[in-house]
Amino acid sequence: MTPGLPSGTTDAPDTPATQAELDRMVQSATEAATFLKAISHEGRMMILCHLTTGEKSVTELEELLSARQAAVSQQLSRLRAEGLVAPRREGKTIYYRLTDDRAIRILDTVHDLFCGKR
Amino acid sequence: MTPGLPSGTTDAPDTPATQAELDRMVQSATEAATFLKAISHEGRMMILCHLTTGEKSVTELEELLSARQAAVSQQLSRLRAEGLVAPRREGKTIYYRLTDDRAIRILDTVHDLFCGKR
DNA sequence: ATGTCATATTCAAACTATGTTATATGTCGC
DNA sequence: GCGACATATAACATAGTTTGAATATGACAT
Repeated sequence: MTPGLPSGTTDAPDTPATQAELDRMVQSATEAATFLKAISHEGRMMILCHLTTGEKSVTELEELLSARQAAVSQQLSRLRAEGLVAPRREGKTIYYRLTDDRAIRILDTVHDLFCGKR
Repeated sequence: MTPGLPSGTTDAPDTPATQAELDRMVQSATEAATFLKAISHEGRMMILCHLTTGEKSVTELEELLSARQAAVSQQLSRLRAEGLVAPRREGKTIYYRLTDDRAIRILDTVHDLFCGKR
């Protein structure tokens, strides 16, 4: 077992890590992980992808994903909660759009990595 | 309007989706989601981040994460299973390194998004 | 062989996420 | 108001993930 945190940690080749830096890192890692979790789901990923080409109504998404109403609605609700999408009402139907630039950036990278391959 | 997207079937505003395309999309989304899930965890994210600056032994990682041996080892085992890292034995100690370019790319983007902010 | 260090694995408990069904809300037209 | 439609939420069961404790393995020195 590691005896607490011996300040005498003789650092290795490239371990610039001061405790303060490590703390900030944990912070960022937690944030990033939470964020990525929101995206790491087949259905939500598909929704986000479809939204990159413009607003879609819930019904449209249901069809695009071949998923049930409640499921899609819940997925949207999660994405909304994380601030990744926002709704706009127009009569009975509700249109969703992407609202987070970070999501767009990641999606872009992901698209590059998993959809352009070959 | 209709934000640029290649193929244009002559139907609705932006529903380029043929069934075949949707199928490929589900495929990619599933792959990508699986991949991202492996990364979407505070501990694993930290490990990957630390590895971007070079190989680290398990013990080093334990210290860097202030986490227990078994926990770190399990996180590594998950990352190994997904092919994101690989071990190299040197006597009693085992050094891990990043092995997946896609992971590196995503990490890079994530770093940009969550660690550069001010 | 034995002891010890570094790491991995197993297993069960605790927790988290998901889909489903049923029900609720909000909007429209009559 | 009522009925129909679009969407949201609740409640639940199921499935999957994470953790801790204990135990196992592998390498090295004696």
